[in-house]
Amino acid sequence: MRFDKVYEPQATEAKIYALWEASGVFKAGGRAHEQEIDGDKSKPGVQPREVWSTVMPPPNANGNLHIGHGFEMSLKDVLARHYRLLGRDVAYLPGADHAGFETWVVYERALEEIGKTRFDFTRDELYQQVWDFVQKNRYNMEIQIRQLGISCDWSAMTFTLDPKVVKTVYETFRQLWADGLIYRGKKLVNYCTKHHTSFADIEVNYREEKTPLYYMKYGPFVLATTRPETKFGDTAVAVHPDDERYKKYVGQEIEVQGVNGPFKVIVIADDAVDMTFGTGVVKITPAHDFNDWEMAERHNLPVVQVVDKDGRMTAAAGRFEHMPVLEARKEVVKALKEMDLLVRVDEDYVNRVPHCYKCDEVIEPMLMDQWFIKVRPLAERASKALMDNEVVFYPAGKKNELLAYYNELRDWNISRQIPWGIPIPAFCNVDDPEDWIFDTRVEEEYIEVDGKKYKRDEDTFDTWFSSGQWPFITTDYPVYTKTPASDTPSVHPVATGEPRLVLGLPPSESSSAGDSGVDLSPLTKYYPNSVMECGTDLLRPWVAKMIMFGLYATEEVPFREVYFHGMVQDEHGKKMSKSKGNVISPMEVIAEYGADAFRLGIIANRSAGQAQAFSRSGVVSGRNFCNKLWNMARFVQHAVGEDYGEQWLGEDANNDRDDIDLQGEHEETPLSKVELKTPAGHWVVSCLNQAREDVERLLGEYRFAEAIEVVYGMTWTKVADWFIEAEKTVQNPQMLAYVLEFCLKLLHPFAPFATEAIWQSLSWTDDLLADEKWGDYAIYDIKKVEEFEQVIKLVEEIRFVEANIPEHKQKDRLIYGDDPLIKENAELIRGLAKLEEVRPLSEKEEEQLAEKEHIGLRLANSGRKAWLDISEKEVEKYGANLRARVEDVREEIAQLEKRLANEAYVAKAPAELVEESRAVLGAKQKLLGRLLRELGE
RNA sequence: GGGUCGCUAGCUCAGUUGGCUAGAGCGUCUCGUUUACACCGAGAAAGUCGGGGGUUCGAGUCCCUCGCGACCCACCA
Repeated sequence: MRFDKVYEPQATEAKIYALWEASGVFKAGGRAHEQEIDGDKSKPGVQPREVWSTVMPPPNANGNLHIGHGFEMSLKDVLARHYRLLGRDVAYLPGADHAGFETWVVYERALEEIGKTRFDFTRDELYQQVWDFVQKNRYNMEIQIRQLGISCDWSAMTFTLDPKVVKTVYETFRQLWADGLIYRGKKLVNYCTKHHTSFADIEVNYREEKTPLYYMKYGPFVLATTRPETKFGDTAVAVHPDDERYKKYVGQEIEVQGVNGPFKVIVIADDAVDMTFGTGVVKITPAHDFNDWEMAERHNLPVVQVVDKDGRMTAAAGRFEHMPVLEARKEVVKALKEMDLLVRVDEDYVNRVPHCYKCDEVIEPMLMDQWFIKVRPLAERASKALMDNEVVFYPAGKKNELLAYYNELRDWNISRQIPWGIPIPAFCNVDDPEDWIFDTRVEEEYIEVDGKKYKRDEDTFDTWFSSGQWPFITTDYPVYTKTPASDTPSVHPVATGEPRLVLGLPPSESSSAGDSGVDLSPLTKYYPNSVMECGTDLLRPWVAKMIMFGLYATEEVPFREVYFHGMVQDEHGKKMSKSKGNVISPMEVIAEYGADAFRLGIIANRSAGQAQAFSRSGVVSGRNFCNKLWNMARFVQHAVGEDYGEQWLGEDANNDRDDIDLQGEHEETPLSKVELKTPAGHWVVSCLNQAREDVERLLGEYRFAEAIEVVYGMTWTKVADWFIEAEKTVQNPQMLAYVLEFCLKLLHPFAPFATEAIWQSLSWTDDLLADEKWGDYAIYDIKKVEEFEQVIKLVEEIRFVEANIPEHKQKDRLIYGDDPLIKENAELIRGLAKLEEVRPLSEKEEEQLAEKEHIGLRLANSGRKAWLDISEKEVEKYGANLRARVEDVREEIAQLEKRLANEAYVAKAPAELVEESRAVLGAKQKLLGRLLRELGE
């Protein structure tokens, strides 16, 4: 690759990624790891490296990466590359999620377009079709992850329908069953009548809507309801036990006039009734309302279903049968009116209505047989782990949020009525609907066990049931080794009144865990993961489950730390959504500005857990930064010479740069040898060392944006603006090379493509930057560092003075008296300040000084014995600035004096601080003196 | 009804255990084509840290209170 004037990411990124991938540097443990596991394990002297690991939250395999994926993967990639540089054994394990329902929605829409529906195919046909569909999209998604520059181990890629996933998921299901934590229950579930599937509680969106509140005559009462059409399913009327108005009716059976004729219901008393709402009387429809269902359970009420799975009225609705719910509501209201049963209507009543999070259809509570997990024991264990700080949260407040969630978590419905997903490995006795067995032969529709015929459950698992087990599945970690499952079929009483469950076949193959003589997968050492990083939206659906399942399956938390990034909003701070059409595609941003620019732009200026608008200007700034770096490298390459590599590589230096030595040993680079000759050299090394330390500390605390600020300022302000400029007058090519390499390493985690592209364009080594490690810190001399800082201060003052004299164009001369610093750095100062000349005082000037005649402007601020040869007239023009400066300094002095005069401050503040205040005061007073002299006052 | 978070320069946001001159990017203004870079260089302007009160030698930072905004949770028929 050549150094063109402008860095063009589009031309290099794909090529760079191909180099990385072919080299094996992204493999868990890196290239060294391959040697470790392939080579002689007993080889002495090989210390196991400290492990760092994370898993990719499996992005949906049904489409394109969105900006949240891009952000999340970039953050993890920063960490992975950072820890590789530090010499850790790094595993970044990628995944793809079949995303059951999400994918299904996309596929069903595709079916719709060709005029088909799910009912035109068998379940197995559908499964195969979606499988092909997903494989195609998965490939697409994997390309996009590469375009982002993500350094994950592709050889460890896991898809959520891979055999190893299904195996472990079944193992968990069986174990839960054996432990009595799973049950099949007829319960009210959230049901979408468009998608024909049930949902977990968190998949339902509630929204405030105007739903008229109808007051109707109901036997001896008047009661209020928003759903008059469910009247046919009423099996009771409830009042509050303390409600004096209705006490006499409690326990009685009353007759109610209905639109289909009179019917009888019982009056019950229940605390759940709000006396102040409506008339304090509520009709109970157990099959279609969660509250009513609970009351019905408490009072043993009969249940009548009046809405079917298509959202239409059942036969129980009489002449309203087959009518869609909303139409039935209208018709029933009309009928009520005609029969003079409607008292009044509150049209403005606002109610919270549940909607399907995907299609926005109103969710219908539906009475169905489903598989549920008893979450209480799992949640309690997870809570305990949280309270024991086994998982550290960033931001810390998320811990309490999760604890609150665990505390109120209700049993989890894991059945989904869609064909795409992991089939639930359960079969039901065709002759006994309560006889369920566990069996993994899900490809069979019917099986025979003990002479009895069983039919498989057609439902699939909620996606989160499998992705909740992700960390130990991806690392092949042994599960249920410490609590072996009972392998004898047995009856598990689950809860009174619920169907009994019979545990079927013993586990066919036990998990690989702990079996003597079985080699554990090399990936097991990466569990628990070092960190889990994801968006705040995944706290409940995913993180909460991973912690519960992790503890349940492995007795360990699945990760030690969790970092939540905030949601990325659109450029106006609004939530991105397809329906709003404000979705920003990361791939488009990358195509325009490059992946590094995207990464820098999206990570900069953000803190943990805080939702924030996407900033295009941030990306532009990232792009500009990459270009700056590129041009710094161009300069360095030019300064050190094209043949510089030969000095390091010897005769191999002329290798074709495209022919990377993928197997080679590490070669020496400029970083291996360094000689700090100039003050600027010492100074820059002190800055670089500091930056490297800061970045390590900041990334350790997941303060990504601050780390970027450090490397950004380091590279641009310190290296480019000062060090490189200084090098232009006093050259030390070796030092330039050293500094560039240091910057590249410092920046590589954040801008991997640009740094690698530069590394490959330089002729110093055949190795990959992605495979480099940090070496030792270079030693610098603090005196030299201070010397250069003095030079900076002087140069800044000269620039300030010149910029603040109006119409000042000419190049000035700097004249110095007895000032060794200037004497020794004369050429450097001349270059940095763009001066005509830097020279000592002439004899004549010394005499003039003695006579207090004008020889120029004394540089008072930096405190040097030096003058700029500026005429009196111009000094006069500058005077206003000088006087303003005097005022500032006077103010500062006054403040310091006041503080030091405060006895309490002197007595109570730390001695260091007080000392410092005194020192600053002294310096300011000296400065004031100089400024006043300069003004001739 | 509960809970969380936010309010810092024109804009978008940083600012860990309280420490004295509150930072960045973008934008604005003034200069400038000096052999890496105009996706650039030099310089500058710009903040009573939402209001009020308290604790403290010292508060953007801790406490109370008020205001505005966002989000989450919850069974209001």
